[in-house]
Amino acid sequence: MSIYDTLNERQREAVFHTEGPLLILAGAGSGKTRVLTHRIAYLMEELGVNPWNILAITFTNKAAGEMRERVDNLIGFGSESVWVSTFHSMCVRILRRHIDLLGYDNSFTIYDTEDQKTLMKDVCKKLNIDTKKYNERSILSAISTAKNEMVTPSEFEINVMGDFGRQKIAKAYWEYEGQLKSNNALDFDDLLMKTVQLLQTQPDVLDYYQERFRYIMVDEYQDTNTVQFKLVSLLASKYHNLCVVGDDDQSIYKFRGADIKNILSFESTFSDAKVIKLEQNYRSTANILNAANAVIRNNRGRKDKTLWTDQGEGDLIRLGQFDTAYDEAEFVAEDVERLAQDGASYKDFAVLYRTNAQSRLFEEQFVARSIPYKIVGGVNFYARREIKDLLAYLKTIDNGEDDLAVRRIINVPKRGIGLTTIERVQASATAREISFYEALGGLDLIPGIGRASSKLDSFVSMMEYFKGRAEQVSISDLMKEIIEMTTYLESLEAEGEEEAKARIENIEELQNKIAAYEEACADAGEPATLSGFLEDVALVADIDSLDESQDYVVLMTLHSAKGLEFPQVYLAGMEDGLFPSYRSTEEEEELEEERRLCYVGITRAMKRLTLSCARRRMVRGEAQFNRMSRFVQEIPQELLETGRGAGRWQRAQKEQWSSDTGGSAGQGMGSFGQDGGAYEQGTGSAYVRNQRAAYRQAQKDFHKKPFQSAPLQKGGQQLAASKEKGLDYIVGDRVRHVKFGEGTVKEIVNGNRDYEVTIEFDTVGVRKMFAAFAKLQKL
DNA sequence: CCTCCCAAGGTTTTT
DNA sequence: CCTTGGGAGG
Repeated sequence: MSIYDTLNERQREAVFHTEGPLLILAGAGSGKTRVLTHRIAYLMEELGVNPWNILAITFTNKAAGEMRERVDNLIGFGSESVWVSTFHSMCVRILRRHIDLLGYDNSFTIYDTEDQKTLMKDVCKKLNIDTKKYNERSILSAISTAKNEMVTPSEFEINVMGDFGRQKIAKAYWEYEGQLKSNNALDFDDLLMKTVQLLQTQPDVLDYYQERFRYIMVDEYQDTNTVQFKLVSLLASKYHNLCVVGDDDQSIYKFRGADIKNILSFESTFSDAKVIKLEQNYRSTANILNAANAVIRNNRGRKDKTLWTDQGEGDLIRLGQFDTAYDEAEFVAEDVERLAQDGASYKDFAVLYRTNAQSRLFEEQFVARSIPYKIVGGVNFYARREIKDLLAYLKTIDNGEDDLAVRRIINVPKRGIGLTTIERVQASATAREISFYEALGGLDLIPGIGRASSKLDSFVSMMEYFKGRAEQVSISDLMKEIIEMTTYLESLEAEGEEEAKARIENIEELQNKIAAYEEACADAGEPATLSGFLEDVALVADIDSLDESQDYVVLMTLHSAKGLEFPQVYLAGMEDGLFPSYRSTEEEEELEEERRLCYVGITRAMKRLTLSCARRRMVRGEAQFNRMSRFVQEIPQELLETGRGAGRWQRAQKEQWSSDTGGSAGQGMGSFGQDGGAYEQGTGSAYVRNQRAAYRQAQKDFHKKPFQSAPLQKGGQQLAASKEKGLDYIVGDRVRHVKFGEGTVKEIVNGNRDYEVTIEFDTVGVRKMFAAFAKLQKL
């Protein structure tokens, strides 16, 4: 019995069709990952293809890792030599080798969204662009669109002749590109565009990669954009062994430039393409699948296909309309709690929503009930201030031309270097066409720098020291030295205890991540480099942090949920205006994208699906009254269960037209059978208000905790405990410090927030530190 | 040069 | 509602 016997006939056909272009139209849950992994296995094991001649492009790093693992499980060898990666990381790998051919330095840095914004601000300032009229965000998004279409600044300029507003954007695009280049930096879109430019202009490089990637597979093909399409086409144009897998019904990234035409016209683009449809769903019950089919059927212009399953009907889909979003969250949390008590695992549950902002209410409820949970997305770990600060040190060490990074840290922690000084240095650097950091080397050339020069000097010599160290020690050790020499932790103290504590834990987490990176490199037998770590960091997706082995409820946006599955799924906020978003109800095309998103959401569910919505919801501080999502009404009634009896749905439908319940607390439909009445508490009662205040407080405390939702923690309670503990050592005692070793306590000053302790260490001499940070151990 | 306070604006979705 | 940025005062 071979590994291919477990596949169905269609799947097997897809696996065995290895030569020439192949389009696999794979419906949700139809086993496309199985097909891809088996296909890789088949190529290697049966056809003797070298693993390094295979390229598989996935949507996230997480998917890439999983794919590798599954290939290894199938054939037990060689998967590490297969290139499995995302578009972006593949491009970085190529560019690191060859970008010098385009006039960049190979140690370029990657700018994230925040960096882009900072840069664009400078650009607008320089060009006197009124950001009230053209804000940075919209300029950047225009540039991003251009880059996704591979439109260069000069082409852009030509295209917008006669349009005053867009001419401004063209100017900004020019300047922005120039600054990126002089900072030796690339933004996300550049990674793709520059790679294509490289392949288009360097025939030998193109040929090298064409030879290298004889078999190319692209997952989630429906979400590729023009530049990605171009990239794949270039690579595949020699051997034509291009296999793309996708589902036009799951195309949800139009806003990011994804072009659904890439999949719809695959057959005409690649004339000898074979098309295989996978329509048998192995994931969901028939009821769930039928609901999904019913919804997506309302879209026009899709490839015709209908998912089917041989599983039973399963449970009905539950639908609940609540008075407020608060009640909705409460219901979901209680439902999870109850099912968990009945023996379900937390990791069986996912709460999906349209916008990240909706996560808060759920978080409050989960915290209050001590239900372990994990929020995917929202504020990225690497976007946190303390993390960006420390990374900016690494970036500066790695690439001195990155002015943004240098300017970020030159006065962090505070060194008394002010804005005026920074601007003077910048002006001098710009005038002399050198980098900011370079300008710091010739301070006597800068007029008016005066007293600041000694401070600048010591900053430079510190950075030079770090650069030297970077050659000698590991990244972990370098990071440790940076934190110590800059006294970064101590400087956080100024912000208040809880805040600082959370930040310090984040920093510890960063150090863990560095260690993990080094370990991964060691395992792979590659050197751990600063650039390598920084690019890993730049290219992580929120979803990459999801760990299926951990037992927590997962909360995330519908977008993040793509590709995942859960036994129990809650689709929250099923309200017109929220989902579909009010911004997309005007145009049919946009509405269809929202509908696809809904389809993605429904098809995440394996066993049971719960839809919920609220009549009233606070959005940006004001109450919004929404009726039930039109998508809900596209689901046949007989598939739905709405609390008490079938007639209930109609009532819900009626109610939605006159649903300004205001504070009068008409009761929600929040109960499904068994424990009816549990949610009928009026929303206006003092009890509920107090509860709400308590949750809010708990949530606030919680946010002072580290970046992650820290799944197994029990809410905010234990947070306040650590204050005012006092010290267990006195002047004259011998103590031990993690880093500095043993020493004698010389002085303890009782500051208003913390004790400031002076210690004479045996090896490193006298140091002052805050007790809470130093974690000194009495000997 | 730094810190504190108030006003304004922002939320779709993300590599 | 919550965050960010600008301006005034120390």
